[in-house]
Amino acid sequence: MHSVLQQKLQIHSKLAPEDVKRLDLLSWEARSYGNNQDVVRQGDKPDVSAIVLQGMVGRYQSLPDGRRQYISFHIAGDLPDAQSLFIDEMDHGVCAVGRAEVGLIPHRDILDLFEDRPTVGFAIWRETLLDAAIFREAVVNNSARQPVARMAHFFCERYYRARVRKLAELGSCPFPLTQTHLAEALGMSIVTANRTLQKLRQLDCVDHVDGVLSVRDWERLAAIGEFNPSYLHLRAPRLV
Amino acid sequence: MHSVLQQKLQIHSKLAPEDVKRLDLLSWEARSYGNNQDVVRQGDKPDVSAIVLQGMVGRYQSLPDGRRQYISFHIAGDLPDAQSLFIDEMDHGVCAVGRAEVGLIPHRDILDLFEDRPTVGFAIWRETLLDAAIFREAVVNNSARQPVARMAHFFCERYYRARVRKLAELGSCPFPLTQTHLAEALGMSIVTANRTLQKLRQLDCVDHVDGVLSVRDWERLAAIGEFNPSYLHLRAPRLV
DNA sequence: CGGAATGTTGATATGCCTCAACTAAAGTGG
DNA sequence: CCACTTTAGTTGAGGCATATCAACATTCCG
Repeated sequence: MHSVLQQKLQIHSKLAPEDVKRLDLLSWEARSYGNNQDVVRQGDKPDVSAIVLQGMVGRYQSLPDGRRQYISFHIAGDLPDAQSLFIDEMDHGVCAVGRAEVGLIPHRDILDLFEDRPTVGFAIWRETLLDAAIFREAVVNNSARQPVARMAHFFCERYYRARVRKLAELGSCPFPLTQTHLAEALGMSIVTANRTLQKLRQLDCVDHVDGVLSVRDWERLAAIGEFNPSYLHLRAPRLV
Repeated sequence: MHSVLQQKLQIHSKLAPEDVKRLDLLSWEARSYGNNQDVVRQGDKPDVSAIVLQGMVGRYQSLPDGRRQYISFHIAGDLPDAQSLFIDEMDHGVCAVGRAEVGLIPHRDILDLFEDRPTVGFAIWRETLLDAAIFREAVVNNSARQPVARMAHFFCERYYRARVRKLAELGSCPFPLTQTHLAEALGMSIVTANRTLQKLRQLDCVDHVDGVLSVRDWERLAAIGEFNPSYLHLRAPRLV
């Protein structure tokens, strides 16, 4: 079923049965992407929006010297480029992190749905606003926190979001990043990312090996990362 | 007249005469704020949204140790807390930067307008998406650029946005920040902010004194800041 | 007039980046 | 199947840049 999208929206928005029905009628073209493969490129003017079906995708910007800055990561149910519904040109790229499966939904179909069912439009609007809240937090995290706290906060957010979406068992979740990804997301060098991760290991609160994030001591991790989940505006069922 | 809002939206969205008419019928309560005074606080659950009428407001987050991280700054016509239309609780604060005048519009009135005139809803949605694009760029800027480039980019954005909105004469615009604001926006210490500004002065491309940003050499400034305005999705009339 | 806020400068230390080397694992092709 | 390459993770060394601390000048404001 197509239920992944309506499940996602119902986490934060109340939908009428008719809304759900119409959502489930939305059709998409499913595509598979290999690690690091682009779903959309900076400068593209897509007429479809992507929904993550499996795996993880990342939004990033390429810098003049060839480096890359990751902006956010997305899991099944997320709409990593919903903004392209109303903003013509992509100001960043979206790529697969590990293997990922993505559905491409024509803008036309979504916009038509908004016309018939404004509530669905509001739900997706809310979705994009939650996205923006995550960006704001990333500004704060990458600007104001030291490496150890910064990485801890990053892991907290990831685990929390996976728990909300029931994509994580208790204490661990898939997180198919390399340490290079980590560094490029957190604005630190690879070496620092590596040593920061080692510090977190020694503090015995978290680990990240082979694409799996293991939370050993949630309370301590959240304290180190100064993590307050209120900006996510979503309640996680249980964390420890 | 209330035209400040419809002028703003028409920069990026096509509105029908009826849309404009209804927008101009929106009424707000105007309020004045002194420097640093809060318009909305983190944790608030406002039932109004703010529109900047005069001066500048900033969005910020308070950190556990008392420091502050600014996330963005807004000028006349901006809606610095439009997200509160669909997200109950404020995950950040909004405060005046210098003296500012703000209009408070009841959510109810805006939502009613969306129902009658969906196009207006889409225009404000687009507005919030442009906001998000600015956050993304801030993530990149504060994470990946060295102090000199970072501050240059910040000044570029500010000048560009002021020019788009015709709130800046050629070569300078009001920017009522202190160096402390600068530091807290760019994620650097006050001392570094001061010395970075001095470097930019010596490069003879920009200055910031007494709340006025003076662009002496736009091309050089944009080159130093690696500034590419495409993420703003708005064309500035003339910069030099 | 006095006190607070703002901008500026110097000195010091440390933490992060860069460079470099190496291991282990995974993927590739002959 | 094994040699070879590539990618990922790890460690050490060294230098520089940024944070911190401290002091002072200037302006603003009450």
